[in-house]
Amino acid sequence: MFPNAYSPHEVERVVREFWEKNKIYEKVKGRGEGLFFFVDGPPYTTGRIHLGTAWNKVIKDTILRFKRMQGYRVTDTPGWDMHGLPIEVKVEQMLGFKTKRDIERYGIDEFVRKCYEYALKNKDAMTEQFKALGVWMDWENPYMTIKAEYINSAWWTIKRAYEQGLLERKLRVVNWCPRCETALADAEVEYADKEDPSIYVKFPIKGRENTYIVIWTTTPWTLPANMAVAVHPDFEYGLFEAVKDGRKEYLILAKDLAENVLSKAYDSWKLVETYKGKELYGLEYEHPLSDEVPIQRDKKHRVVNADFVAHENTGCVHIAPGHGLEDFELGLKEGLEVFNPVDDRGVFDGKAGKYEGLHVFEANKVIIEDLKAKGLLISAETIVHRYGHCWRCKTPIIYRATEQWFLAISKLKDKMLEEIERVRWIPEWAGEARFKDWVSNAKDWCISRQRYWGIPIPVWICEKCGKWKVVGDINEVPWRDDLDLHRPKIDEVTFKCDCGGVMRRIKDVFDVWFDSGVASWGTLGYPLKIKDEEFFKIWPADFITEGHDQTRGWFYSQLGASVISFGKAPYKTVLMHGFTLDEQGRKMSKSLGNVVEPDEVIKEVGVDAFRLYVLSSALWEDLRFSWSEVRNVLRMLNIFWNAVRFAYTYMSLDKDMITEEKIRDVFGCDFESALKRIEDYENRWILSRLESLNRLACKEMENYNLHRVVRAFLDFVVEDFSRWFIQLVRPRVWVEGEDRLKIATYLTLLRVIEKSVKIIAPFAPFLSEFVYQRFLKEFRDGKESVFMESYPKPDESFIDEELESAMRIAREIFEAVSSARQKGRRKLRWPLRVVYVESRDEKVRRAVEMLKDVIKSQCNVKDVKVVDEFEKRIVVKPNYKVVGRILKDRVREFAEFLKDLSEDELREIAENKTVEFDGKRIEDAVIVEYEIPEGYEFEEFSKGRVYVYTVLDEELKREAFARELVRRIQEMRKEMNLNVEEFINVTVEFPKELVEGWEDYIKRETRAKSLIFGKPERGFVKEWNIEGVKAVIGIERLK
RNA sequence: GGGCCCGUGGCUCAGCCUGGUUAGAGCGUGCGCCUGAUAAGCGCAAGGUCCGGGGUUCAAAUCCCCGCGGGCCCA
Repeated sequence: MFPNAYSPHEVERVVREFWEKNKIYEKVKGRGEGLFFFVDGPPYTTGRIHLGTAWNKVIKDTILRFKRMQGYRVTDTPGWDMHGLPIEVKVEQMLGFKTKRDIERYGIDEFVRKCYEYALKNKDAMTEQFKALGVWMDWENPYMTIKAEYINSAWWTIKRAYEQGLLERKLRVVNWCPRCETALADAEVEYADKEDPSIYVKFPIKGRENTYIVIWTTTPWTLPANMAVAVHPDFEYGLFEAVKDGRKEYLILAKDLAENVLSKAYDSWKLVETYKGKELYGLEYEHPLSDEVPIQRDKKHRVVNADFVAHENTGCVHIAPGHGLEDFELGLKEGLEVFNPVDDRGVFDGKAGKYEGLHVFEANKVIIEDLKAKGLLISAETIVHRYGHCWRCKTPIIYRATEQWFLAISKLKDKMLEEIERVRWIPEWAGEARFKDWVSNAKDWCISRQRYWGIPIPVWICEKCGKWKVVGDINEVPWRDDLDLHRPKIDEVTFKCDCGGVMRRIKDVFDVWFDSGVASWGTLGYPLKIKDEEFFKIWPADFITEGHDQTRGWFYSQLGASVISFGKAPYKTVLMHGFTLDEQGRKMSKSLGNVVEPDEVIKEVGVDAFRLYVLSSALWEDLRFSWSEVRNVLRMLNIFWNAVRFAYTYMSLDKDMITEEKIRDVFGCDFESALKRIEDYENRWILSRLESLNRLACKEMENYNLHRVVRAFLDFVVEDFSRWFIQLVRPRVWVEGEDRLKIATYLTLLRVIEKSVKIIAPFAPFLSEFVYQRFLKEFRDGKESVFMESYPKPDESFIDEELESAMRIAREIFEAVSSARQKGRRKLRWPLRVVYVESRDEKVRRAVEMLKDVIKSQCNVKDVKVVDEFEKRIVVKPNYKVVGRILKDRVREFAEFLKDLSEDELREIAENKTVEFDGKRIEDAVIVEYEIPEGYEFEEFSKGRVYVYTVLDEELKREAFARELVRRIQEMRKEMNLNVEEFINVTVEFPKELVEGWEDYIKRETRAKSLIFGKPERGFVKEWNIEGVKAVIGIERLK
C-alpha cells in the first residue's frame, strides 16, 4: 500500500526500520570499485550539533551517497575532535573551578579522566543526532583524537618536524589567555569590540629641560615594560612649544598630527623645529614610571626607527618587547631587552615594583593616575576597538613573551603556497584568494599549551645536559590504555640520557588544532596500523568539505602538518561552504535568542525537506535560515508524493497491464525498448525532460553544484511532472481495459518516477527509498535498496529539443488563453469555439500543429488556428504632444487627414510611427491602438498573441451547463463518501433544454444509471445556483 | 589600513564564471480557477533605478574600475 498523505516522520520510521533490519548500510558499505578517500573534518565534541554542523554533515552525506551510487568505495569514517580547552573549561565549570591551581589541587589524574568521559559522552549524543539526519557514516568505528593510535600519528608527525629542524623552542611574544593561563594560537583568538583607555603620554627627553616625546597607547599596563619609542624614519616630526596655564613645554610628535593631540591639553602651541624620523634615532629618554618600577631606572631607553609606525595618533609608538609582536621583532633587531613583569595569571610580579600583585587590567587605572600625578599625561579618554579574546572563555587576551614550542611555518610557507595551487578549490576563490592570503600572512605556529587535556608533546629534555629526545612512536613508552598516553601518566615516564642524566617530558600539551591537523593520516591509523605501501595508495584525500571558518582552522592545520610530514597537501579537492545565519543575516547566538536547532526543524518538516532546503542554495554562501523556505520545500515534496500516488492509484488497479508479458504483447518488446517506441507527444515530452534533468544532474554534480541539482529536480517535479504532464494524461488513465496509450503512460510514469528517485536519492534518502520500495518495486523488479542502484546516466536518445521547445510554446499559449479567459470572465469549465494564435514564428506554427490536441484540451476550446496576423482594426490618433508643437494650429487638419487613411497606409504608419503630412516627416506623430472584433479577448505571450473568442453559442452553452451539472454531482458524490466505481441514480430539477444532447455524457461522467428531470424526492438532495439558473439535484446510491 | 565574499520586487533566493529575447522562482498580497491526485492542487495580476557612479562593448544584472552598505578574516 502506498499511503494517501505524505507524512515525513512515518516515511523516516519505515525506511529506518527497513535499513536496520536488512543491514542496508553495511551491505552498501562493502561495495564499489575505485576508492574515494574522504576525510571527515572532526566536529568538536560539544554535545549538541547546531544548524551549521547539521548542514556540514548533510553535504558530506549527500556527496558520499552520490559517490557510492557512482560505484566508488568510499571511506566514511567520522571523526571527533575531543581534546582541548573547550572541554577543560566545561569540566572546570562543572567542578566549580576558577584557576589552574584548583585543578592541580583536585588532581590532574582525576581531572583528565573527567575530560575523557565527558568527551566520550558528548560524542555519543552527537552521533545520535547525526544518525537522525540520515547520515550514513561508520558510526561504530570513528576516529577519535584521544585514542592511542591517533596520538601516535601526532607524535610521528612532530618527530618528522624535529628531524627536519622545523620544531623550535624559543622566546616569543604569544597570545596569552590570563584565565586559562596558556598560550593561544592565532587561530584561537577571536576579535570583538572592547572598551579601553586611550591615553597620550609624555616621555621626558634625557638632558633637556621640559622636553618630551609623546606616545599614544590603549594598554597603559604595558608601560612598565617600555623599552623604546619607535618613529617612522620618513615621517616629519616637529618640536612644538606648547603653553598651558602660562607654562611652556616642548613636545616632539608627528608634525601633521600635532594639532589634534595638543588641542586636548594646551592653550596654544607653535612649531619650533622639524626633524625626519631617522634624525630622532638614538634620542634617549627617561622611563615615565621609573619611580614606580625601580628596575627600569638602570635601563637605557631610546628612540628607534620602524616602518610599521602608522601615521596616526602621535606617530610615536611605545615599544615593549615583552608585550607586543612587532615590539618583540623590533627588539631583536635593535637589541632591546625583552622585559616581561607579568605572570601566567596576568598579574604583575615583583619586577613591576609598585604594581606587584595587580592584575594588568586593574593596573590600567592606577598607572593612569600615577602618570597624571607626575604631570606626564596629556589626556586620558576611552575608545572602543577590536581586541583579541580567548575564543573559548572570551577573556581579553594579553601579549606575553614566553618560551614556547613552534613549528617553523615561515620555512615552509613557499611550499605551502605552491601546494595550494595544486588543490582544486570550490569555489575557486576559497583557495586562490582567501586561503592564500591567510597562509602568506601566517607566522610560526605556536603548538604548545600549558594545559592538561590534550595530546602531550612528546619531547623529553635531559635535566643535566639539556639534550632533547622527541618520541615519534607510542611504543617507545609503556602504555596499556588511552589515558596512559595523557597527562599526568605520561609525565611519569623518564628516559636515561647518554650523559647519564634523567630526561623528563616538558609539561606542555599540543594546541588542539594540531590534533585535527594530522586527521588525513590519523583517520587511517598511519603509521601504526597501516603500511606505507598501502597508505600511499589511498592518501591524500580525494575530498574534504568544511565551512569558511576553517580557512584558518582545519584547512590550514592540515596543510601545515602535511607539508611537514609528506611535503605535499593532504587533500585534492576542498569544498568550502558557508555559515548558517538567521533570517536577518545575523549570527545565531544564545544571547540574541535566534538559535534554530536542527531537531526542531526536522520535527516540523522532516529530514528530507531539511536536507533539500540546506542543499538548495549555493553552498559557499552563507545560509540565512528561513522557516517559510524550508516549509516550502516540504510543500514541493508533498507535490511529488501526490504525483507518485496518482500513478500508484491507477497502476495498482491495472497491475496486469504492466507485466513484462503484457508489454511484450502490446509493444512486441521489453520495457526498455517499449519506452523508445512510445509515440505520443506527451509521454515523449516528459521522457525528454527527464533525460535533460538527468544530464544536468550529472554535469552539475561534477562541479559540486548540489544546489543546481536540487533546484532542477524540484522544478521538474513541480512544473513539468505535476503541473503539466499529469494534467495532460489524467483522462488516459480513466480508460478501462487494455489500452495502448494508457499502458504507454504507465511505462512513462514508471520511468519518470524511477529516475527521479535515483537522481534525488543522495539528497533525500528517506523519501527516495520509500518510493523505491513501495512504488517501484511494487511494479517492477529492483535492487534491495535504491542505494544499491547506480546513479542514473542520461539516455540522450530520448532528448528531443524541438518537442521540448514546442511544449514550452503550447504551455505559454495555454497560459495566455487562461489570462484572456479571465479578462473575458469565461471560466475554464466553459468550452469556447476558437483561439487564434497570432505569430509569424515558424516554431509557433509547428508547435501548434504538433500539439493541437494538447492545446485544445487544456484550453477547453474547439479549435486553435495560427494566423500571421489577426484581423483587427488599426486606429491611429494624433500624438498631440508631438504634433501640437510642430503643426500648431493645423493640428485639427492633421486629425482629419488621419481619419481618411486607407488600411494599407494605416498599417505602414502603425509600423514605423512616422507620418508624412504636408511635405513634412513627423516622427512619433501618432498613437496607435488596435481595435479587435467584438467578442474577442487577447493576451500576449513571448512569441505573439492569442485571441480568444469568448462568445458562447447555444451548443456550447449546453455543453457548459452539462459540465456544470457534472461537477455538482461529483461534489455531492464526494460528500456522500461514494467510492469511485459506485453507481447512482440522479434526479434533477433543471431546464432540460439547457443540457439537451448531453444526457449520456452526464451519466457517463457521474456513473449514473439514470438521469431523470423532475423534482427530486429521495436520496441526497441539494440546491445549487448555476450561473443564475436554479438546479436541485437528488442522488440515490445504488446497492 | 589590507584580503575575501555578499548587495536582484515587502521577504528568501536563482541567474553572473561563459555578456545577447520582455531579469526568473517561491513566500506574502489581491483576484480568479479546478474538483476522479482532493483536509490537495492550479492560474492570473500588482510589485524591480538588478546598491550607486564611471568604463569596455553593437549589447552589461553579468566583464573592468571607483565608491557606498553588510559580513567574515587579518593588521
